[in-house]
Amino acid sequence: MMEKTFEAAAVEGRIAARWEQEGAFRAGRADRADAAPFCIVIPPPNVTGNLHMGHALNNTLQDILCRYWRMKGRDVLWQPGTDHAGIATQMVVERQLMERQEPDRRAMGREKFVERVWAWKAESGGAIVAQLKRLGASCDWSRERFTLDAGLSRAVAKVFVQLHREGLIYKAKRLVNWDPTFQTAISDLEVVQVECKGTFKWSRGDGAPLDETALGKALAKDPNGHLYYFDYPVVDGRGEETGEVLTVATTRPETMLGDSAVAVHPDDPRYRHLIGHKVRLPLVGRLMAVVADEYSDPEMGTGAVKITPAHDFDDFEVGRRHEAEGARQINILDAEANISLKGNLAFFEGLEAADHELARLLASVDGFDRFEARKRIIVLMALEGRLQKIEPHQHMVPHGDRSNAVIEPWLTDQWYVDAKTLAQPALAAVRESRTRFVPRNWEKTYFEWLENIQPWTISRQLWWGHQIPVWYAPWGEIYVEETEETAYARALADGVRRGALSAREAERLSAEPTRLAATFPRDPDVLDTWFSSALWPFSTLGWPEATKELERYYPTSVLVTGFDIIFFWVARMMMMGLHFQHEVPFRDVYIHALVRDGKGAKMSKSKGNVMDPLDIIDGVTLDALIAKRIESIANKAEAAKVAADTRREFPKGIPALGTDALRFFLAAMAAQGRDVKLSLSRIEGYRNFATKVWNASRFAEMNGCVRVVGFDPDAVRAPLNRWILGEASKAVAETSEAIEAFRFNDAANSVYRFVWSLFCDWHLELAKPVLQGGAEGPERAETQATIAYVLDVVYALLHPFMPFVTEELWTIKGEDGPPRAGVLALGPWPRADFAIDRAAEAEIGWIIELVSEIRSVRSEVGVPAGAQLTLTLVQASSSVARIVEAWGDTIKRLARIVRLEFAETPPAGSLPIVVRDALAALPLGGIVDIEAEKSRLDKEIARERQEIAKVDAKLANPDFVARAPEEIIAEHHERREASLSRIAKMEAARSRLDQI
RNA sequence: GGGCGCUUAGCUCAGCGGUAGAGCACUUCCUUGACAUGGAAGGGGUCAGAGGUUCAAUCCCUCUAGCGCCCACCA
Repeated sequence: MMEKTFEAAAVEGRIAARWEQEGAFRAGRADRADAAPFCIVIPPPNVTGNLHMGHALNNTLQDILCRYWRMKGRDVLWQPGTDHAGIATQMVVERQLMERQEPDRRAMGREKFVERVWAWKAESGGAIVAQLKRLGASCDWSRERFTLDAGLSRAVAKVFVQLHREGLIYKAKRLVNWDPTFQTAISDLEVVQVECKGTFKWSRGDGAPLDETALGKALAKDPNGHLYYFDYPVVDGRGEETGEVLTVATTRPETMLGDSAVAVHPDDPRYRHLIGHKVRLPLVGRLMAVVADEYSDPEMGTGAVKITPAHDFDDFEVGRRHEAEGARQINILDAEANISLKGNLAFFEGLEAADHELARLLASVDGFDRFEARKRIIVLMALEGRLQKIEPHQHMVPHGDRSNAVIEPWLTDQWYVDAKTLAQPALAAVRESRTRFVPRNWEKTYFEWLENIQPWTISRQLWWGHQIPVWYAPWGEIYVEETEETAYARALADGVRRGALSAREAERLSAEPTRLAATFPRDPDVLDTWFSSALWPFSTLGWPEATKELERYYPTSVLVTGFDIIFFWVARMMMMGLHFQHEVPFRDVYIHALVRDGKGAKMSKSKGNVMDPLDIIDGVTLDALIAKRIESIANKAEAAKVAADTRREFPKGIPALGTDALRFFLAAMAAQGRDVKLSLSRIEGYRNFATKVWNASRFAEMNGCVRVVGFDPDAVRAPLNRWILGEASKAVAETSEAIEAFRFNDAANSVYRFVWSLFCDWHLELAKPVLQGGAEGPERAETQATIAYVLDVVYALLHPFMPFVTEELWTIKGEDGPPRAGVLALGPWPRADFAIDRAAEAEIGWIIELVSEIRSVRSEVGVPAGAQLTLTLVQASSSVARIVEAWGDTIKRLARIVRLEFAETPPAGSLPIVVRDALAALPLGGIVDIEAEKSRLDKEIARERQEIAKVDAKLANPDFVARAPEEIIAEHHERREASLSRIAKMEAARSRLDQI
């Protein structure tokens, strides 16, 4: 005897173990050797990661696809794995060192630190994988990969070396986005623009001196968001100030130390006379040219812009154009400090005014953080009388996406990928639809980015990651090799050939690893995490080995991911896949949206509105939920607010709703192009759906609905059974089609409707008299067998969405009837090819309408639920009579009728029931409120009349009749006739009521 | 400044050229032998606004308003 409800918590683990034991998710199963492959590579979550709603959505959708195709008989490989996530992971471990008050990574040294990270990974890096398993993700877990695995690392090295030899990877000294917190370069994509606007105001014209304390406070609050106007004095040919000043505006006063020119627009009448003249840089004293450059926008600031090539991307370009006029890169940054002159004036080398006074001034900004230096420069400028005014100014300030620190453009040596060259095949592949985006409109975003792509900065000044395979020799040569051994060998041989080393020296060196390493130091940088991710579709399949997996599963079938990583990941996989495999990495890219909180806000820890998928699955108490949410909120007032909001939103915490309900919710809400807003009530609704399926199965069990050997759905006779098999067929077709087109919500809804609204609400209800009416017979046996069969269809159809409850039910049902082996997860997918029996459809449809109509009349007119009613069929046609005879018991039971009669005229005082062409009557005389019935009829009649008016208006339109397709016109006529006949019947009844 | 998307029932969202749908919430009724995590019935929508195309527009086009996201180097 089955339990009354499905207990997800008790079952999920057991079911997962069965799949595992069965090897159900293994790719390349022997029984599928001849099957077509279907492959998805998982977007590898960070090893540091914790399952969030985005993962839940992403993996549910992938799992639906994998389970569907697996049931359809394909050889499915869902390739799992995790990403080493350079910055994120290094951060976690560094923080851990700090918390435990252990020496920091610098003190620890590179080797020990990296060891430490590996230890951390071994200990707690697998959490995310366990969490994915909880979701039911049917990955081939035996093939799990990690981006820093030996194999994948080899792939990375090989790719680096080859691209370098092809000139597609190079080292260059350029401005990069420097993250001062992590002390590393980052790529353009890791920079986010944040709008800043300050409030501080000051003007020299007011006469008040600059209040240093107020300035300090304002800057502490809003370090950015101000525009500062500086006066740069114009000098004549002899270096004498002419008395004229050129005013420049800047948001970054501290960079003025690195100014090397001022640019004005060539056509700007205000400044044309100054072009070619010089100005003196205050504080520093350096003379700089006023250059003409169209970059300068007369509308912006003062129209004259200071040029600081080493600290601004635009200025860098301007500097290049005007190098001859003295615009050069003057680096004021130091890698160790954010801004630091470190007491040496090396960078002023050759400058005109490096006198003692200057040294004193500069010493006052030396070694300070950028924002402190900024303040000091402002004050110095004010003291010199060169600060004209300060205004609040709204502008975008670049921040590191992980550190949230203000990014500093900084001139350094870094490694770059020539993305522009690699982008061309990636663009062509999508233009030619060799890879298609779903929804299609993301292609535009993809094109836009790739068409304007910049060189990709791939070196990171971190320790956790793939170290760049480049070795430097004392003679200036570099050796780019896949392994240390080959690099040293080549370096030594080359050294000998060049005469830099004697053969004997080379031999001695090669025997001493320490000296070797010291002589040919390896590039200390590691590669951007996304560099290895870009290889994921083929590195996980064994490349650079020519494995059979690579042969079989590449290109993969589809990639499922969020729009936020189209640039980071999708585009780069396209580039690398095409370059190294000469074939796209995936045929389709399905892009899904974001999961938001109930109000539509983006979930974030700092907002305290995140929802842990496992809390929905397993349930969580209010207190635990609050504790989790306020954990990372430092501000007490804010934490209290989050707690109060949470208490209001989830007064009782969250009940355990199970994985299946969460998954079904995510699928049902995954309409293309729209974000998913979390709705607990909706998830509860789907938990109820699982219960419904459970209870339908329980009903089957209680009514002897056991699977029958050799049950042939095509041989079924009873209209009721033929009807539901036809409907099942339609549902299977709809669901399959929707899944294959990535319309997950349509697929989910189609299953939902079939199971609940058709099978449970009608088929099982209509079958009750047969099952429970007492008479054994072929019809009962057939109905029992059909129900058992349809339930199997239901389990299969629903399995991709709700794998646990369906696998459990399938197993339970396997205990009776013909034995079956294996697991539901391996299929088969149900048939969708039963003939639709129109006659059965009409018959069942009529019964459904009749019962609904009777119920409706009863309810609206207020017939007491227990009233014993007779239904009279008026002038019944022979076919109506036959159907009514056949379904008498059912009608009685479902519509609560005690007697069925036939008559030529409706009994006095009866209420009409109009079903298609048939008229029935409920003789209610005394029991009913006549006035209520009159108004019900009036309402019905009015509704029909309105309908007719609409149809008539169309039919009266000659253009409509002339131009609309015939079947549309015919349909309108039919509708009109049907309405007229209903009106006639109801009006007749209405007039009879009037006589009472 | 470019690009993309959204605006449909109280809420959250489907639909998308030919009779407006779902879940939740709401109202009324029902503890009948699958299921109260249930059943039955019902109320509720000028499909943001204005034009246009069409025999026909919630759906296609244009504009307007509001909201959101992405990209962009503007002092």
